Amino acid sequence: MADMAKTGTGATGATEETAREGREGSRPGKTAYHHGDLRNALIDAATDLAREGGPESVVLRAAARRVGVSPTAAYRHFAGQAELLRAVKELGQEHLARAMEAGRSTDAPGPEAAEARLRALGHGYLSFALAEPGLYRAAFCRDNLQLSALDGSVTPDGADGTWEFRSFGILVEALDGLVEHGRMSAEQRTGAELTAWSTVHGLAMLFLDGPLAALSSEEIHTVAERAFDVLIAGFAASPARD
Amino acid sequence: MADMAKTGTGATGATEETAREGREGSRPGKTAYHHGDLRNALIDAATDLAREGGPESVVLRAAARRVGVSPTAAYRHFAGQAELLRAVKELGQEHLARAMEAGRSTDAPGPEAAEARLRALGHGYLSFALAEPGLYRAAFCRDNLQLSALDGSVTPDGADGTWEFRSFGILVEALDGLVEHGRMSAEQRTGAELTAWSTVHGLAMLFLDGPLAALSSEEIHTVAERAFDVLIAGFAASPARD
DNA sequence: GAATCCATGTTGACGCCGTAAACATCGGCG
DNA sequence: CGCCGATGTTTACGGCGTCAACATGGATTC
Repeated sequence: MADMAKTGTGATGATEETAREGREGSRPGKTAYHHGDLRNALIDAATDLAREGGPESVVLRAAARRVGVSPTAAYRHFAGQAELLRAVKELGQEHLARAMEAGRSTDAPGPEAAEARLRALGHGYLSFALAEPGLYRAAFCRDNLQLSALDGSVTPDGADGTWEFRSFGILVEALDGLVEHGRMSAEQRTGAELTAWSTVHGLAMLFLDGPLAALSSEEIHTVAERAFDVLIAGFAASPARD
Repeated sequence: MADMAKTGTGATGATEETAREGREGSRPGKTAYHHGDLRNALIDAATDLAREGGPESVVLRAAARRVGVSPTAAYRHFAGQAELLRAVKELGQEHLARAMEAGRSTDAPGPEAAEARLRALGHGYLSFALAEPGLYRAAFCRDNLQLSALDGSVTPDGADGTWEFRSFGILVEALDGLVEHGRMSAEQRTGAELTAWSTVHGLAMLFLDGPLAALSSEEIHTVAERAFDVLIAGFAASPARD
């Protein structure tokens, strides 16, 4: 019953300053059509919803309410709720990628630095997952978007084998760096991004819903450090003996 | 619109023979109250829903419909949809545990066997995730059950630090086996279950929603084998040098 | 054996959700 | 200047979770 009590009064929100890059210019002077930039306003509102309650809280009507617009107005900009959620998902992925990049010191030569970069990526990843659990979950929620609803401009996930998510590419670079600096053999390199990715993703899940929920942020990073140790030691080891 | 077209006519289903252990006896001769064993019938129906469409398809009304009972009848046995979903989740966890146990040859001495057991666990885990994606996802979905709704009999997840899930315990045993047989140092053992768990969990996620969705079952197990190589090599390596 | 009672199940209602169809409005373009 | 299409609103429908009030029938009690 007392599940979601409509948040009440103020339907005028949408002043969230969520630092989104302004695609589709529309200078502030122009009021454009009716709202100006409803699509992005809805995405922002929906993103906040995700931040507050994860992907299942990304409710089309609620987003419209926050923007102060009728529910069906959203249909002029999205095919439906699934597409709105997908937009949130992509935004979340972008935030994640930035969090990962934030931690690593881009340059610095030598194998030690290459290894440190990989670790920094992992910590950045986990920091984001812990700081923005709702958005993180949204970033990895299954998207129910029908293929028919995808216009040509959208890449339907791993259709070409790669991932649309930039974070994955960042990881790939770091692993290539390990190989360059002799910290990993070429044989071990195959599929290594999957192993590495799985580790941080799995850790994040265990922290968010699993048995580690009670751990403090520091403890979590300590545990993660241990996992990275295993991972990097495993990468450095000679290929399997069978 | 064409989302779920009610499955139509037959509301008499519930003949699913899903091999659940019969808690609460009630011999077949007794017709018991009205239905006989509505609670378990609902769980079975809900579990089938999960199998077909994942946790978000576990819809209370749909489960009731399948059992041929009015929607609100469920409230005599569950506090609400969240509790029904939780029951499905636990059942899914049990299936997962069984799938893990199925693969490993319980006995067989020696370090090689211990390592093989760990690998078998991983493959069993992934096999289940691939064979029953919906149920697997349900088994790990976030449960929104309010703490107030938990009666004393239910263990509220990692409240005591351990997990309610048997599968986790199975993994712990296997890792202890590695240590016994000298395949892993005691230092490395700390937190190893998290690393191992994360790996398979992360892999499963990548296979289910991620960039690996297109891979065949065989390819997946090959990739997993590689990940296990890294993991086991990492476990065997001496502790981190910093 | 009959009266009672509580566990079990039903009916009806409410507000929320996603979504479609029909209608309204306003800016830009001929 | 008048049209038109892009944008937003109103209305409506069915599904969902859930509550309150009611019905029923097996078990319990005298």
